[in-house]
Amino acid sequence: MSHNENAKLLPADFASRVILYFLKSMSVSSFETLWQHACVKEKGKATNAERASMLYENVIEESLGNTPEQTEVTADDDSPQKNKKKNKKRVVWDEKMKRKFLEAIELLGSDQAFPKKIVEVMNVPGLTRESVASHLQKHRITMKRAQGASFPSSQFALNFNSSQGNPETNFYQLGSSSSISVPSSNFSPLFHTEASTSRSNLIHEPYGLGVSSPDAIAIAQTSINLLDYVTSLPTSQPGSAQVASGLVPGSRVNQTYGIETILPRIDIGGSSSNPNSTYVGFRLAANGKVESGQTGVSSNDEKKTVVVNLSAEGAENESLVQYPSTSVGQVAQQPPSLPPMVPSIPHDFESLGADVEIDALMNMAGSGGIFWEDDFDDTIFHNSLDLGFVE
DNA sequence: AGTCATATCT
DNA sequence: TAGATATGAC
Repeated sequence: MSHNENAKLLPADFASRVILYFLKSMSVSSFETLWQHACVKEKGKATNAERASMLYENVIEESLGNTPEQTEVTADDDSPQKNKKKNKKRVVWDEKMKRKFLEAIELLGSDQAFPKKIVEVMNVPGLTRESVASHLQKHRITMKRAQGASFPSSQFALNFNSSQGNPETNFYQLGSSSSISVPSSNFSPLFHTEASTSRSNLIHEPYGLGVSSPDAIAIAQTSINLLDYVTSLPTSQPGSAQVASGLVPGSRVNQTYGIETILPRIDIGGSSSNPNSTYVGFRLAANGKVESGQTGVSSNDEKKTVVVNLSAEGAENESLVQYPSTSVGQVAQQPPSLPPMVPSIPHDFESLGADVEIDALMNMAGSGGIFWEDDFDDTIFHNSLDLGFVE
């Protein structure tokens, strides 16, 4: 995946090494192609090479062939300091400001805490009603989430508990970037989330075994069923920064608002420290929606995140879970080691088409929790049909 | 003026 | 890259 839409700037052996190429940012149709790729049936279909070629042509044409209307936006050096008079600075809500804000709300009462009044009570020079309104919006969202979190009422928690055993051990604690604590219990290997060490304020958060970019590329090159590959990975990787995880909700402490909920991500590839890597994946958002997206998209591109219109019934109330904080055994950090590529995995998924995999996804997320919107489902299905991936 | 969705910034 | 903040529509 690259920002570069000019084929001449790509490496000379590009065509011989790359099977799937996506232009950043990723279009919906490209995403659908990628999804199809993951849903390829291994049996009775085109060979890997044929399939790869098919996908390659499909995507490369779209990505390289048509140059989307060139962004002619940027040329605008029109006297930058002319109308700078009002020069509204971005408000930084530091601890002091937050405290004043919270005090104002407390004083006014939550039923009377409107932006205008809050501004008056806070008595901060230059603070605008708009800024307070924006902060109030965020505050309300945060409060709502914290309040909705109650263990173990959520569908996710129930599903997780029943399948994974003792909830007390079913999360990870990240003390610092040098160590990750993992429970010894088994986790569902259906999806693996990507480990991240960038959040220092974590209490516990579900972590998982990510598929690195090289692996993602390798997967594309061999046309291995992505789901098969992922399910073949070991469920834990002591010694690397990656540990296995299923769909495990967790939470962390936010300095201002207390506990906030973290839901797992289903990532494929990617590392912010590796400029050549990218991330394509799914994220189970706190609102219950499943989003797909990618990293590293420049601000001028069509948009950073492709949101797949999945939804969850009762997501507002059901998707938030709070787990008690518990420490579990530690695993020493060692140099990361990539999981082995498994060229052929005997697995039930070989008999599955896209529809069934979607069912599997639904089951993982909690019975009846997540479903595809019909139009997206249809789109995938028909595209898959056209390409001969499903019957 | 308040709220909301979303754009934009960090 | 996800969180913080700004913006504009209703």
